[in-house]
Amino acid sequence: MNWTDERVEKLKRLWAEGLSASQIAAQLGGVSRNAVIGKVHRLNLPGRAKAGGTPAAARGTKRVAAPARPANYPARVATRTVPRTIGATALKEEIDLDTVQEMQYVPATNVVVPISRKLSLTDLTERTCKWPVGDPLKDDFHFCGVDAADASPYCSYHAKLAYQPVAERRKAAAARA
DNA sequence: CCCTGATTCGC
DNA sequence: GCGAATCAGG
Repeated sequence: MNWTDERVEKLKRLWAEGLSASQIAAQLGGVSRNAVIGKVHRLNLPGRAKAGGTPAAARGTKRVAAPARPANYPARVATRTVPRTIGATALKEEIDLDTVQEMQYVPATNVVVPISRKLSLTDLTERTCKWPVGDPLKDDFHFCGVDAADASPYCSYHAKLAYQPVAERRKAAAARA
């Protein structure tokens, strides 16, 4: 990947916003966090006050773990978790995601997604739908982001796609065997 | 072990 | 200029 003016601008903006190098790398795509850090140096951008510390921008907002990847989705390029998850909340999220993994996942390819707030990974919160949209390797990849009900990791629309009735799954399994 | 940025150095 | 390897730290 090459550092086009556009990508450099995005890098500058995200770095100024306080995103970590790995998060920026994930959003730019096709580069490692090392590449980002290296570029930051070469651009003589101001470094972080102290290494290893939490960036100011990330400290204020509650963030959640990234959703488990559906079986037919390619692996994400870089990081799959976001820092600053609050203790009890993090545990709750993990339980929810485990449940999701046991369910049969319906690919979103042949489905029309009605609305989307087009959130990137770092914009996800506890109450946003974490249904992935598009190819994680491409630039326009995002998450649904519509308000999710209660403890669900998905909005009501995507929850219906994610969770299939047990009877349905039994039928599918039987047909396969 | 997860993560963070910083630096070095072969390419 | 680029970025992987490495370092130093939380």
